[in-house]
Amino acid sequence: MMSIEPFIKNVTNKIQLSQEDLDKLISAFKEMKVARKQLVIQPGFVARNRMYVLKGAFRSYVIDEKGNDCTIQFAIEDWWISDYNSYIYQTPATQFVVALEDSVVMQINYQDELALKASSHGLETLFRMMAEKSAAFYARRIVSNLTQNAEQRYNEFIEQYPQVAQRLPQYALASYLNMTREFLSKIRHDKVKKK
Amino acid sequence: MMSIEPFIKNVTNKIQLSQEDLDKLISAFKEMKVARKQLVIQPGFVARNRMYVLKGAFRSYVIDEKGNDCTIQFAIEDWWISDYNSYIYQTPATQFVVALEDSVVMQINYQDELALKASSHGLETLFRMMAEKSAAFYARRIVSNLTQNAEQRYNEFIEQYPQVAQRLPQYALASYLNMTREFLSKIRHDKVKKK
DNA sequence: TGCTTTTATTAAAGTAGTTCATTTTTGCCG
DNA sequence: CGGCAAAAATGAACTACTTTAATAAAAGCA
Repeated sequence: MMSIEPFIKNVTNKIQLSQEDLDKLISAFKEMKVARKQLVIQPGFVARNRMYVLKGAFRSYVIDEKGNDCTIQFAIEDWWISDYNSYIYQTPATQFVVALEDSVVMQINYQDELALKASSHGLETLFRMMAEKSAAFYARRIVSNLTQNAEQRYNEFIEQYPQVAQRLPQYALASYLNMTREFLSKIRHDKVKKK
Repeated sequence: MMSIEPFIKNVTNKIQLSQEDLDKLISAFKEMKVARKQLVIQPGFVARNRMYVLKGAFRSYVIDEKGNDCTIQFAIEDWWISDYNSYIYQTPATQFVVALEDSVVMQINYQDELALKASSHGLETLFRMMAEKSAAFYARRIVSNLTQNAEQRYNEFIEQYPQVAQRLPQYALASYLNMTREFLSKIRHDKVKKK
């Protein structure tokens, strides 16, 4: 068993829960090991779980009609991941979620989450804050995509998430930033030359 | 005064509130008229309010460093609008929100919303569901931007929001779809010819 | 440790979408 | 209703990014 301290910090940084609520929350989450390359969510199957990453790294992506691999999201330690639409609305997933490394997650299933939210105002608040944070994060990404070119998006990512960037295959970062792996390679090459 | 029936429906379709909660909610919102071209949120000022559109149409946008006008969101009747990051975190806005037509909104300010959420589990649930819906909506837009080309994004919008598309200036729709007004014009031209 | 597969680099040719400049159409306000 | 400013259309030149293809480097695993 891993230490779940980071998980508790993640929660208590958002809101101060009663001991009872915290205990309920913790016991609703199950620890799970995930091997590298293992899928935890697949298109066509409802995303039953929301996952908190204790250790490792994940990537969610879709395959578009031309067969391109498009990265939706990354998650390393202390991040949350699922297929948002599939989980929230309990509809078939459209995304893959795959482990990039051997990982350990804490996961909760939708029914248990519903019960937690219904049972306690404080836990409802916690999930409200998590949803707001997700929405705000996605909104910033949309603005970034509308206002910046490929090189600027790359620079922004490197600056904001240097530790994430280092652990990712470059093709995954390229597809997250909405460009080809070849073009990202060129951007990096040009950047070295400028120095 | 306009009928606030649509507002009540919007809320009660999400969750069944007690009469007391519903009354509290309604009295926290203020009706406001907004003239065409009037700004309700501006960069540099904290977005104090979250708005529900009773009548009219709004657009939120930013100006990027090249001076391009980039549309973040539209809102017509029965939609919500604000600068999401600015409102949720009460930080200076980066977006403009402007009325495209003479409009009427119901607005709540951040402090009152906080008080509502704190005072009632049911109201907390309501705002949690709104945040989840926003996040899910943004997530779909990100996927759409990653996986579709300009023409596909246009077709998708027309299909999903035909009534919205008709009320918007075309340059605003173009900038929402991440393309130039000229290119949108070409797409529409080509589409007519195909028939 | 070496072999195989995956990932990254490079460069040339191609294209989706932009830019710029002009003309036409629309719709708002007096 | 008529005049004017804003919006839409058009087309030609341009460019940011993609595609294709071939090579090099790195990483996983037997």
